Amino acid sequence: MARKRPTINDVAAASGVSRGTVSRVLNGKTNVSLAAELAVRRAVAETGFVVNRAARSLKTSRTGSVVMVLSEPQERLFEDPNFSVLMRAATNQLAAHDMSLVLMIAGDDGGRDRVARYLRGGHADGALLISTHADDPLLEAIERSHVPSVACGAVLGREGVVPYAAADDRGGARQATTYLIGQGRRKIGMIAGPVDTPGGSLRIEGFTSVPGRRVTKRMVVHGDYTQAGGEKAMHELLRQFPALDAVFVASDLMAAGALQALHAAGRSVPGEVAVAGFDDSAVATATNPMLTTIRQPLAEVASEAVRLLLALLDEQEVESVILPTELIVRDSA
Amino acid sequence: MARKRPTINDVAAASGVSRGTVSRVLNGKTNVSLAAELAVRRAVAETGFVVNRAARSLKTSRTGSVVMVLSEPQERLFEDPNFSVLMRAATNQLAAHDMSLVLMIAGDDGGRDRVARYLRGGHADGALLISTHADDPLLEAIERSHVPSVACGAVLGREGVVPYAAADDRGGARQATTYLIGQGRRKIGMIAGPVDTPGGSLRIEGFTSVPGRRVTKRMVVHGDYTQAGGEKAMHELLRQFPALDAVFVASDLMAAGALQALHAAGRSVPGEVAVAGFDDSAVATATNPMLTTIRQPLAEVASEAVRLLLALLDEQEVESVILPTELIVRDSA
DNA sequence: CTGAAAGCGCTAACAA
DNA sequence: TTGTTAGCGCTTTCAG
Repeated sequence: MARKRPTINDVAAASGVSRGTVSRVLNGKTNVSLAAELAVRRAVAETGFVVNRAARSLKTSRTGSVVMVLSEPQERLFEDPNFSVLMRAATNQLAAHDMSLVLMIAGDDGGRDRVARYLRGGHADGALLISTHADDPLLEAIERSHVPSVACGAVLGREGVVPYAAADDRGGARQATTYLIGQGRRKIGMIAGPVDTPGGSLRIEGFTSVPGRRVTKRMVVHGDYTQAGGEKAMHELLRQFPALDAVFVASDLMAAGALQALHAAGRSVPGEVAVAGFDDSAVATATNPMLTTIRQPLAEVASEAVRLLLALLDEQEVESVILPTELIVRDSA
Repeated sequence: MARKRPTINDVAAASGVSRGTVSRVLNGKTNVSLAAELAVRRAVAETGFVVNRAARSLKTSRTGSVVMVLSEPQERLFEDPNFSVLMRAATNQLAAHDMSLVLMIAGDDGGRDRVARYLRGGHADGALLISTHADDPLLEAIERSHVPSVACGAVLGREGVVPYAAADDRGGARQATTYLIGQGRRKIGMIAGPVDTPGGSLRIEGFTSVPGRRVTKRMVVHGDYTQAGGEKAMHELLRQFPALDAVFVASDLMAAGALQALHAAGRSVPGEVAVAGFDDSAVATATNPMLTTIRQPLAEVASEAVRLLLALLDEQEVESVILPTELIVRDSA
C-alpha cells in the first residue's frame, strides 16, 4: 500500500487527455471542452490527486502562502491577548482563498534576518505585519524584498507607504472619554501605551480631542501594555494627579493593573474613580469590577488586512481602512 | 533595478565552480575543498543568493515546514490564552532548525478537509496537533496521509499512537489539591473541564487521587473552559455541595467565573472558600483576589513537541514526554 | 479545443 | 574532490 502520490500525469492517463489539458481545468479552465473537464474531474477524484505546490510554485513563482510577521518583543506579546485573534481571522480568511499562513517572529536581530531572507527568497507571496514600528529595520528589508505587505494597525510615520487595516484608535479613545464625561467625570487621567505604537499615540489624541475639560501633561502617564506596567502607571498618575475622578486606560491588561493600584490606594471604583479600558479582551470580565471598555474589531482588522493584501497581489490599488470600535459598558465606569 | 533573483547557477558562475559543488556546500558540505567552500560562501554573500525552496522541495520532497493544526472549536480558542504561547514557542524552536510553521484551523468539516488535502498533498513535512480529540475524524485523515505527527497535550485514547508532549495534568491537580488540604481545607469541590479533553479527565484523576478526604460525585461539576461556564458551574457546585470550603478549578478563566459566582453568593475568598486555578494565564493576576494556580510549562511543551516531531522526521524512535507543573501561590487560596 | 515540449531551480547519482 | 547530467511535477507557449 501507500503508493506514490499521484501526479498530474496519472490524472492525464486516467482521464485520457494530455497533461496540458488537465492543468487547464485545474487552473483557469480556459478553452476546455465540457467532456474533457468532466473526465478530468472524475479522474482527479478517483486518483485522489492533489497538486504539488512545489512544482507549481517553481513554475509560477507564486507560493500560495503569506507570512505573518510579529515584530513585538517576546515578553509583551506573551501577554497580549489580541494577537491570537488576528492570527485566526487571517488564517481563516486566507484559507477561503486556498492560501496558507506561515508565522514568523522578528523579535530580535536573528529573527529579523530570518524574515528578510525568507522574503528575499520569495518564500511567501505577501506579508502581514503585526505591531511593526516605523523605525523597525525590518521595514527596509521588506521594502527591498519587493514583497507586497499590509499592516494590521498603522505603521506610525509610514501610513502612506504601508497600507493597513486598523481599528479606530482615535475614535475609540474619544468614545471612552466622551462616555466618562457623560457620567459626570471631569478630572480624567489617562494611562497610555508607548508613544511609538499607534495605540499609544492615537488613543492619546482621541482622549485629548474631546472637549469639556483641559488636558495637561501631568494627566497622562505611559505604561507598557502589561498589567504590572499598568499598576505602576496608576500609582504614578495618582501621585501626579491625585484629584482625578476617572482614568482612561489604553488596554484592559493595564486597566487590570490600574484597578489593583486604585484598590491599594483605597480609592473605590467606580465610586471615586471610574475606569475605562481598551480591547475588550478576556481580562475585561475577570476583573472586579468588570471593565467598561472599548471593543476593537480585531477579527475584521485581520480579514480586511488579508483582503487588502490579496488585492495588492492582484496588482490592484488599495486604500487603508479604519474600522469602528464599540463602547462596552460594564461596571468600572 | 530589481533584477531577477540569483539562482544557484549565478553563484556557481561567480565562484568559478559547478552547480553541484555549490549545492554541496549549501547542504551536507561533504567532500568539498576549503578553497571551494570559501569561494562559494563569498559568492553567496555577494549575489545575495537564497535557495529557492520550491525547487529544492520538488527535488527532495521535503518542504521545510510543519503545520500546526488547531482542532478546537473557534469560540473556545478565541478565549484560550494558552494557544498563542504554544505557537510562539513552536515557531521559535522550528526557526532554530530553519523550518517554518504554517497554521491551519480544523474547526469544522471544511477546515478538516483542507487540512487533510494539505497533508495528502505533501505540503508539510509534519504536523503539530493542538487540542485534538480522540474521536476527531481528522486523526484518521492524518494517519492516512502518513505525515509524522506529534500532539501538544495527549490525544485521549490514542496515547500510544500519537506521540505527545504535555504538562503533567494529573500531577498538577494533585499539587493544587494537596496544597488546599495543607491549608486545612477538607471539603473541596472541583470544577473540571470537559471529560473528552486530557485536562478534563486527568485533572479529575489527580484531584481524586489525593488522600485525606472522600470525593463523591456531587463534588465535581463540569465547565467548558470559558469564564461564563466557570461561573455557571460554580453556582451548580454551590447547590450540590453547599458545605464546601475550597474549589479546585481546572482553568484560570473558569476560576475567574467561579470567583464571581462565589462573590454573588456572598462567600468570601479565601476566607470561606479557597480557590485554586490552573494555567497561570494572564487572568490569574487580574482577578481579585489574585489566583493561586498551577503553572503549565507551555512553552516547553511546544518546544518538546517540536523536538519529538523533528526526531520523527529523522526516523528516530520517540517517546512522549510529560513536563512538571509548578504551584503558584497568590491570594485566592 | 488539445497535445507536445520546454523549462522553472535544485539535488544526487554517476563519472571522472 | 569535482563536474555533468537527469529529472522532481507543473504551467505555458506553440503548433496543430
